[in-house]
Amino acid sequence: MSCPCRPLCLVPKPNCSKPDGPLPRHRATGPALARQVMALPLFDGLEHDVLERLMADSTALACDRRTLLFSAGAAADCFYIVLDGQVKLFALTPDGRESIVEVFTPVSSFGEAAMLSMGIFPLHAEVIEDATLIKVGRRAFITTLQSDRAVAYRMLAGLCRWHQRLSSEIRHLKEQPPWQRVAEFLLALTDAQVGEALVSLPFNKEILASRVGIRRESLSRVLARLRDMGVRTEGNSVRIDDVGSLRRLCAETGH
Amino acid sequence: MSCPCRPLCLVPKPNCSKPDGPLPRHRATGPALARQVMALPLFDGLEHDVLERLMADSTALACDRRTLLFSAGAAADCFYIVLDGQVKLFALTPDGRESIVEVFTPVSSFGEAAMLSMGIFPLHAEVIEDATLIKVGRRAFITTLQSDRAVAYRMLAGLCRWHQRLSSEIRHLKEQPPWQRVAEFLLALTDAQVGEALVSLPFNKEILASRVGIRRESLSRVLARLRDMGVRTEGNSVRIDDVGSLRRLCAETGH
DNA sequence: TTTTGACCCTGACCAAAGTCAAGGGGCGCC
DNA sequence: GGCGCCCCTTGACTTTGGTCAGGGTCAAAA
Repeated sequence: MSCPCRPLCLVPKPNCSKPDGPLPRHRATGPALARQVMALPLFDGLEHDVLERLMADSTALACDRRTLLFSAGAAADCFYIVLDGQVKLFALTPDGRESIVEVFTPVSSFGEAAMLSMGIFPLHAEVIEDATLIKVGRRAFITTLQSDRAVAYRMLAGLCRWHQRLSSEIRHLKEQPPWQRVAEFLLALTDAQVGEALVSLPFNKEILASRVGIRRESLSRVLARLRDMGVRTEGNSVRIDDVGSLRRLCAETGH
Repeated sequence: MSCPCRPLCLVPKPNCSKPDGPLPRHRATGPALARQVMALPLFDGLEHDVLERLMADSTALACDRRTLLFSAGAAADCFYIVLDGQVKLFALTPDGRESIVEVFTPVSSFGEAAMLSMGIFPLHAEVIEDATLIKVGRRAFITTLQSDRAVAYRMLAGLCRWHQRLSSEIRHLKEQPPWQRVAEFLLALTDAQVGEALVSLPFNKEILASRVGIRRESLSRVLARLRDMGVRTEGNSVRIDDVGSLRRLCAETGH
């Protein structure tokens, strides 16, 4: 199983434990930068040095609110990584109002598709909350892709893996009740297939709740119910009495 | 807006209307094959002739239930596209039982990641319902990627677009009530930004319900409630009285 | 013609999640 | 210590979606 908190916990290692603490206002420097960027879908599974070459002509930006990053129609010679703050992508409707297509929060990227295919941004992008961004230049990115053929394959492979992760998350959201999603989240934190397991939550309950798509009050109740199934929660450490039987419960379709 | 029924309706054109009818038992031939394959994430946005080159040494397979496609550890010199039937990916637990990691249904693909990166399948694959598959050979695929550099970029771009689609669907599932998801689905069927719009559902209500993650009874109720908001459904044709105001209702966060 | 089955709607009921409000425990700080 | 703050839990209540059962419409088959 892969690390279940991947999109949020910023730690690229599969044996993820806890994040470094509450999200700081990031300064794009050194290893912290690398770890966050390596956690992006686009870079899933790439080595650190490959990453450095890909991002050779990239720059870190500190942007204030209301900064316009690009307009629709502009040449897409870069894409962006959001380390902190928020950026909105929007279109202008015929009658002049703007319709927000997407809002990007840390840590995510946008504009890759435009840069890689059309070469033109189809939407406008504006910073809506003071942001720290990485602007990834096209040149080094592309030349690296060309120079080392395996990089492109591995990047494709990484995106395919992510695609499956997301698809399966969608299925779970649609056909599993919340308590099963919570249970599976916990199970994904351990390698054990049978017997007892001790895991620690990679972040606080508020975030865990939003991760599985419920409110934190509901999460409390779910954890209370799971206690009857041998899942003892205490602070952010959890003991699962019998991993095997819990897995079996989750595998059952429907209710 | 992109065609909202993309994963299911098999019609690659953005101005999607209806599928060709209930899913037939597919025979992998001619244009039908092409359209289905072009609807896959991996091939999103590629032209037909590029596709043909990529799949030059591919073969269509008709597999019976229980056919083992590959075992964990085998060389991954191909990947598979499921046109019909079902295939399970599973691992064997230390104690000999099998744990199903994923089940693939039409139309989807699996094994790309293994083929493109490691070259080894990490799991076992077995047909669990008589299936029509395309086995996409590695050689032609890779040589095409190499010969035409733009293809690789466009494939990467396509996967990035899909990634965003899936991410946004996940967000919707987690933070939007069902009626908003239904409304947004309907809105995505029209290009209109304001005024009246007439759209036709690309498939029956059963599938539409599962598409937005609710039961068909709930969908009926949702559509009944939407009637008060100026959404008149009749058969599979829908009239939206005021697209603008409906969009505004959906844009409101929460409640 | 009747029958059958696919598809859809509706009502009654129930279980579950959201909401609102209150409160407990841990912890740092004055 | 006393205070406030954060995180979490609990209870009461509301809302909503799932479930089950009934029934309507339509078209193709008998």
